[in-house]
Amino acid sequence: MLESLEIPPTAMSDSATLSENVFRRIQAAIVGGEITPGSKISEPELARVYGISRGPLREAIHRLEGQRLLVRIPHVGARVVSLDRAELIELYEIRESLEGMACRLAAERMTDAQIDELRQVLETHERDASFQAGVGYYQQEGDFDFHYRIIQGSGNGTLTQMLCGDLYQLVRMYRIHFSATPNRPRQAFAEHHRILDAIADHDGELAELLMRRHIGASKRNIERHYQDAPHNNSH
Amino acid sequence: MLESLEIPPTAMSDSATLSENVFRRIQAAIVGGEITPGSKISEPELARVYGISRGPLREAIHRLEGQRLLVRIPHVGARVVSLDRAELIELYEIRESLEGMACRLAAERMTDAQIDELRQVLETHERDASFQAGVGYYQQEGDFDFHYRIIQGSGNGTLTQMLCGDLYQLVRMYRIHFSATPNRPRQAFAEHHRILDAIADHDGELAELLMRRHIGASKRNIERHYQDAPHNNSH
DNA sequence: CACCTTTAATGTGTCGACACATTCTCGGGA
DNA sequence: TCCCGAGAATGTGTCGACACATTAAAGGTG
Repeated sequence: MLESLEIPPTAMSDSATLSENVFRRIQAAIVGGEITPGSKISEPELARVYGISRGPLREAIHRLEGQRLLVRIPHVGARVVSLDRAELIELYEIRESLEGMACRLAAERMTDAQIDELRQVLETHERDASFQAGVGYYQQEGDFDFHYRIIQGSGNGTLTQMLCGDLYQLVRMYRIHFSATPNRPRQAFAEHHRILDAIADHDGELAELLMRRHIGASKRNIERHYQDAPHNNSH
Repeated sequence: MLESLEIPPTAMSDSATLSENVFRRIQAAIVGGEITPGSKISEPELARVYGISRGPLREAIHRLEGQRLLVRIPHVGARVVSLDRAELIELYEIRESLEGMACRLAAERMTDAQIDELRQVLETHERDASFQAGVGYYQQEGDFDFHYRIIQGSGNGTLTQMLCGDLYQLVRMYRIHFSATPNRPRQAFAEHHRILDAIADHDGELAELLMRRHIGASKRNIERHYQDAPHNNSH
């Protein structure tokens, strides 16, 4: 599936340690779908592909396991995660609770400058997506992601670490896999706008309610997706 | 601080891999306070103390970092976590949200048999603590912990993994550190009983509310503790 | 022909050693 | 005396190799 990408000699995200680099590259490969969910990971093969030893690769694998992108079994090996319907729903219920709380805190604490930036993020998305006519929205990463910004605006560092550091990539992975869901983006836009308004009014209670509904709607969208096309849980 | 515990040759928690063993032992040492919060971790020293190579030790350290019991800085090393007041409050706010949700789910889903077991846990605690006259409650671990059981009763595997797998030990560590707080245990008992009743009635809404209040009360207790004895954040 | 046993192949777990970065220590200068 | 820089010491990052467990393949048996 992969073959000798060795070192993209230019513009490789230099971060001092090999472990960190491989970690990011494998993470991107999983989230981007280049490695099939459920497929097994071979340490010697990956070490060869990325041109490094098994030591740092192992650390990267462990960090990926911590982010729930890999599932490891002792003496057997690691597989790329493949959430079934129930697990995905669980994940969204947790997001409902946690991001709802984050949104409340953000509404109470975000400065006007931060809110302006958040509005810009939303407008940028709107312009892009209007070009793409509704499909493929939502691929943004990090600072360009609406949810990401709100979480950071909560001011709760521990929460930010959990949502933006650990679970974020997993959520993003399934966002990308389900990106072909039609119609939903337009509705999501409207919901995002209402959330933004509530934050701008510093109305924490409303902001939390709207965020919970927003994620709940996404959850129902996932459920619909699964009952239309039955699950392909390879193993 | 530590010296040549080598191998407690009998009754050592055999779990196939060295990495797993060292992981648990260091975890217990941190949670139990045998290693001072904020102190630096030396890989060669720990490797010598536990009689293993740096390889598996390194994996254990990474897993501990994932559990937020260690904080690592590249090229510098790892330190035992030392939460300041603000971070502890953040942690309790997250617990409010997540365990509140878990408690609602548990009330909706737990079977009568599970509820009976939960009641037994509570009664066991009550008997023990009545002997100890209110101090040192709360040291129970795993299945013997009231909160732990409720989380598992939620039926949400992902949530259980997050709360019981990752954050649990961190919470337990500070429970133990603050175990000398007087009077609180008795109040906690009463709150636990009310939560149990709500679960027994399968009243999810009430159960969530009570759990949130319960954790909120613990949070205020922590705040009081900090303003009485100002923080000892070494480094 | 199917199933179990044995054997080979692959892969994970662990180790010891070396290169480089960081930190500590010591000596010189203002 | 205090600050700064050079060198030593410690520690982390990385590597290659070996032992053992697991898995796959081959062969024998009912």
